[in-house]
Amino acid sequence: MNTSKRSRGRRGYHHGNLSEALVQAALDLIAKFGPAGFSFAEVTRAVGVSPAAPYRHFRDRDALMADIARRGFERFADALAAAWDSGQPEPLAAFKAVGQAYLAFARNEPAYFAAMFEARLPPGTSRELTQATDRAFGVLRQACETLTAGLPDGQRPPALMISLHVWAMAHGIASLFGRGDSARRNIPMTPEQLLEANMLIYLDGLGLGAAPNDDGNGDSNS
Amino acid sequence: MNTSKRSRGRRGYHHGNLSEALVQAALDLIAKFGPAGFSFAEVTRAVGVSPAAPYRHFRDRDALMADIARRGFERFADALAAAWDSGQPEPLAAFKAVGQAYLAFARNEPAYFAAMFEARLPPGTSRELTQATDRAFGVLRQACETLTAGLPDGQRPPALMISLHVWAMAHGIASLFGRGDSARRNIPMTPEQLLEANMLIYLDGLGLGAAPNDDGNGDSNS
DNA sequence: TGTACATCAGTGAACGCGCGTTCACTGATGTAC
DNA sequence: TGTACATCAGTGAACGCGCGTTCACTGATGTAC
Repeated sequence: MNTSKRSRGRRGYHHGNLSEALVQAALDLIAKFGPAGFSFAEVTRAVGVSPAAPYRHFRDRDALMADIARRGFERFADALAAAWDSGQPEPLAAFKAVGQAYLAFARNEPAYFAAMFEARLPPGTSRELTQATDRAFGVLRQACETLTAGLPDGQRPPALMISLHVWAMAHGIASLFGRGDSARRNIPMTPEQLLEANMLIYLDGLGLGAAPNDDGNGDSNS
Repeated sequence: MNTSKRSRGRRGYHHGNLSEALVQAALDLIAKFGPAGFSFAEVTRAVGVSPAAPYRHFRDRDALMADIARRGFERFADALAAAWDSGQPEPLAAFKAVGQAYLAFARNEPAYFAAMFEARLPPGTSRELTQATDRAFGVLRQACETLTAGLPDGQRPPALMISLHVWAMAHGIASLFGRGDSARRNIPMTPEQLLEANMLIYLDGLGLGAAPNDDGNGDSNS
């Protein structure tokens, strides 16, 4: 705060951690104006360096965008994995926690979320991005695998399909209802409640009935 | 095709149907480059009018965008209503048709879909837009209402919640897997199959069991 | 049927602006000896 | 411990460009009489 303008003097000629600072500034702008709403030039101004400086760290604007998406998926994968926690203490509860982690990420990291899903990065943008995406999906898939392991062979749908369903449900709710003020309609439930109920009904359909009187979905809060 | 350059002579000084032409040109650009990837100037070039011409029809770029989103939701509502067809000939089949119509719209009208859901238009942009959105959702909700009418009172969740779930499932699948080449992973099912299965499992969970041997989901295609 | 006139819809030139990117440069840092 | 030098990371001025928007204008259309 005391080193306002240009913040020279903080470190002099060399910034020291410029690429990190550029990413943070870009995230701020994306959070405010969406993935299309940040410019390379604006980012340099926010950080207080010359407009040519970023080119030492990123080939161009798109490379910065892709790196942000990659970082987003890394964090996302970490968050989902932490929620799953190898299915501890109990697979069903852990599974629900994964869903809630999905929503929490969309809400708390809107800039990453937008960079990951709304930046329209061409499919094969970078190997690192693809790998990070796969890792995040892998957590979901592993959770579905574990959760359905107990079902009798005859009526156990492929875990791949189930994980795609779960991804779609969580993503749909996060996209439509889960961000700050986007599409805030008159809905008498939180996104979290909505997803919880959606998952319960879906799992019921799979034959993973979750003892409906287990959770307070009765009249305890009416 | 014969009136290339500027297409003057087609109608001379007055275009006759400019606002329509502007919308179409914008849709083409949105389909190619996303909602952020079209400029007012580029649209006028595509249509062959001066850069000042659009201002007779749209207050500014955002007004054009909002009008496109509104048109999109009108068509969307029409498509869903046509698929539902008042639940004829049979509610469950009609309901599935609504889901398929959702995917078909996302695939066949990617520009409208993007304008509707990815343009980041501020919530209260226009009353017409809000009304069109509500009409589309109303179709979904009515379908859910009809479909669940037969459930015993005790185990019938609110139709509002169910319609939100259905919207989220369809929207999640459409967003993640349903557009041309976006996020095309190695998935051994079409979005349509994925949604069909998702709906069946979900409806099963609701107690609307759909006689699983009704449709060819067994080994007939293995 | 013909003329005068109001209104409408598009013109084209101009504006100021912010953008991405390049270039030769230079200050700071780290390393060899 | 001190000096020479290579490398690294940021400078700042400049470029050409496309953008959104404005303005006074003018050609075409429709209507009153």
